[in-house]
Amino acid sequence: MPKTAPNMPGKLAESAFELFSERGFDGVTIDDISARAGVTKGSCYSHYRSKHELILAACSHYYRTYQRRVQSEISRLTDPLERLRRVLEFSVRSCVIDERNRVFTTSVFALSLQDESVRQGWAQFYDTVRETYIGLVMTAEAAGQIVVEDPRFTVDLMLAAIEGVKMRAAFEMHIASRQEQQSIVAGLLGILISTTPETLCAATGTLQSNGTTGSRHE
Amino acid sequence: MPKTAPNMPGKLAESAFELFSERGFDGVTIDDISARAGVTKGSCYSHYRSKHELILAACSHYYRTYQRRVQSEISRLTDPLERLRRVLEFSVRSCVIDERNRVFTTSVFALSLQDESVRQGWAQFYDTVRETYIGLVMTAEAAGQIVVEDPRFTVDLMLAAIEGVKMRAAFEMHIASRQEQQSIVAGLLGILISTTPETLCAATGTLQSNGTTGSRHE
DNA sequence: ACCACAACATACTCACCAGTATGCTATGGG
DNA sequence: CCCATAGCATACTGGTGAGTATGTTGTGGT
Repeated sequence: MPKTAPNMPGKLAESAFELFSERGFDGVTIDDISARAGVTKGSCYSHYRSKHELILAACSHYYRTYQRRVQSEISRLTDPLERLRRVLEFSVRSCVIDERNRVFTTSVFALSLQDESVRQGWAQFYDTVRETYIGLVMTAEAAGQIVVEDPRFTVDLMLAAIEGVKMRAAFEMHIASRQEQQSIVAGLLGILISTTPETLCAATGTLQSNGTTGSRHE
Repeated sequence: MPKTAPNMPGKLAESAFELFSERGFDGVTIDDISARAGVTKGSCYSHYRSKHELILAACSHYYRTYQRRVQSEISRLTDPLERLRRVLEFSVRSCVIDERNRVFTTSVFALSLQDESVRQGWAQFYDTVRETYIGLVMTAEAAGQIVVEDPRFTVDLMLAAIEGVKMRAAFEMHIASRQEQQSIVAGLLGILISTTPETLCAATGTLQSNGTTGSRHE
């Protein structure tokens, strides 16, 4: 079936991803994407019926690539805590260093607030990432290396922090220093190890003399 | 000087903000904004020279409003830790409940990756927020209510987590429950109180037998 | 009272770009 | 060897929306 170049759909998806990662969805035209893939608009439309389909394809490309990279990052490690740490380091590194990653994920996020199909794809991806982390944490716990009282809650909080670090990195370049990255990884591990809702509610509960929640007005 | 309606620039900025908060920057036209403000495109251009200027005005509107709300939230409180907690609650609440806030900030963030002036405005705003938090934390610490070893680092990490919580909230509605919100606030406080880079480097350093940083290849 | 001008409206231009219509080409099956 | 068709190119349409040109009105200053 391939007449000249093989796997043109994949090539188009990759080109789309690369361009979206530079200028966002609205800053890239079908002509741009087609040109980068070495074809023209007409043939692009013989593979994808709309720009929207191309966006979804670019997202899938990103999700696949990300998970592949994470796996290859830890495939040779066996020590559970080492694996966890390595994944954290990878996340921080890719968040902090790779500006394109930032542009792409931000665009996806912005679009997912408007587009249901994009939202679903991202939600599923995020879920996979979360489960990966939970698995790593629980393995490390089973090995007696760390103590985490509520893995799901704690991992969620840590994932939120990672997401936020990505935001900050766009505005504060100094984060890119190797030392700073290590501090961040250490901080993230600290969230995992020492934070649980129960202990904290207990620890800070002395303050809230009036009931469990502190909001009085509004 | 006002011929018919007073403070039309402000009204336009507010209209712009409201519409941007629903459909993002690209989903809103100058006609839309003008119509909501009760005028037409022509007169809009006699106040703002371009859509870009309107975007900046909408951002300023948001920054101003946000800070005003935070201040009014704690103006009647004197206990330092109570003030800190209240601000955290407000942040989580506005992140989690207010979808528009999410759409707007996400749009701003996406744009700031492309546009220098938008980026600068956001960076300045974020800086103000950070300083506010650092002030709250240090006051609480001076009062002997909490112990935070490295306020700047810790506040940064917690702010990152807040930003990330906003992301998650878009995909997981269950966060909106009052109880979940309290847990998140507790978790954020936990980040402040128990996380410092030094202690954590020390606590987890036993792992890294080879040097201070754990990355071997790459 | 009247003039100057700011605030507003109307009606355009122009560029951009998603999507389409149509035509060309080369490959693989018969 | 030939022809059907997938893969590709070219050239178009149509809608949209930012920005502009120009006309109208009401108000404040004198």
